[in-house]
Amino acid sequence: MIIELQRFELFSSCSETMLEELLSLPYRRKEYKDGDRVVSVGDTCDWLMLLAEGTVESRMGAQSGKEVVIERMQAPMILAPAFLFAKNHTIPVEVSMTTDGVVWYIHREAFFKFMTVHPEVLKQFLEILSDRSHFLSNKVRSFAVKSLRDRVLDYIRQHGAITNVAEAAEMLGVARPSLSRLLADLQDEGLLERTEKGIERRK
Amino acid sequence: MIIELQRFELFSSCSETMLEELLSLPYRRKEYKDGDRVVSVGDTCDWLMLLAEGTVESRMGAQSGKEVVIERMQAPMILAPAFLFAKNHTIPVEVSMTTDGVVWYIHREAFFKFMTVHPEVLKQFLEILSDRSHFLSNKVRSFAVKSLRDRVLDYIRQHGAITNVAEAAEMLGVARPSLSRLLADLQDEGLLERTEKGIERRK
DNA sequence: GACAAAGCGTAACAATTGTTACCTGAAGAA
DNA sequence: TTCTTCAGGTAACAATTGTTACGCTTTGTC
Repeated sequence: MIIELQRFELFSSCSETMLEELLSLPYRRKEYKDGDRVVSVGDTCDWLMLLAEGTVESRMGAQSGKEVVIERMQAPMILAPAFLFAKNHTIPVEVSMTTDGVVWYIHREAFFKFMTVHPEVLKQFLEILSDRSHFLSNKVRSFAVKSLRDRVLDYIRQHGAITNVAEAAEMLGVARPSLSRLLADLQDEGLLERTEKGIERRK
Repeated sequence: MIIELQRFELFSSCSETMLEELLSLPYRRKEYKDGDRVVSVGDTCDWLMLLAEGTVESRMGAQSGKEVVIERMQAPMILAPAFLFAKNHTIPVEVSMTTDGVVWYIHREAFFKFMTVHPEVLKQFLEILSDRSHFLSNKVRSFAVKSLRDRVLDYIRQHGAITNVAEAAEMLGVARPSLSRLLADLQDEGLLERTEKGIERRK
């Protein structure tokens, strides 16, 4: 159990003794199956959630029915760290397992006290929170000011190639046929090419 | 000076003695004129920035030239709190004064030590960081999954009315004529009406 | 009053993206 | 093999938004 925790960046500075101390505080451990929903929109967030095994996907939706995949993540990873200490503890995204997995829950107040006693952990946590803001800022820029073309090129830069058009379309926030059409155009223009890996940049 | 600081939620729990202690650490104070740029994209962020007087506007842009106003804020307000402790201290937005104003700078490490000694301040700061993530998540949802119609209605809900179409268009991320046209449609449909305050929800 | 500048409406047309529907080919399953 | 399912290409058309350009009204200045 301790070994599982040490794999988290958040606890990278922690000795075994410290982690034993942490686990003397209220915590839980839960197993999930592929497809299970871990967090629903509107859930309150009173526990630090540590994804110790498996992969998840987080989505945002609107009344219209349109949905976008914000992120696909794999363990070890903290889930929704940014909502643990917010005034309104409510989570604005839906998180579901995309494989079987395990999540640890550590109670907010317990974790807060642990941080006040261990500044290195606090620093890590602040860093993680801040990185989340960077991540979200980038998302805002993508969707608010970038053209779909640029988003597609960014996506390929980050992922190496598009191996599954439907999945990419979900992250890019467009309909699959629209992405398909644009990919064809970009190939015609010589910016992209189809290889064994999928569709990637033309060197 | 101390009185100026006490107006910040971040320091609401602090006694005068505590704030004197904070000001014994490295800090600076700078005055700005209307239109001055406080932060440019790519600036590194090593200081906690406290907007003590005035109003600012933050913008995001892309190579294409398209720009969006992310937020308009007034003192007292912490500027870019989310980038102070990030791995990459680089700020992804541009912040400019929209009136004359004053900004205080408190050095990161000094502030960090201050927080470790005063858990109430730490809690406030975590809350502020988390609220920023909420704010950004909402922006992502707005731009990624909501229709312009819904964004306009949200905007009016939040601001009461549209008093300046060009300014609203900058926040909504659309061209002014497009917004103008949509507002006309929404008035035809009876959802909005024009009053002395501007364009607002009907009854 | 004459003039310039802001702020806004609007029209015509272009570009982008959504929708729907259908087709094809590959991979498995029976 | 034959059938089914899945991933994806594509075409036709609709809806949304951008672009450009022009005109009108108000305001302030001289």
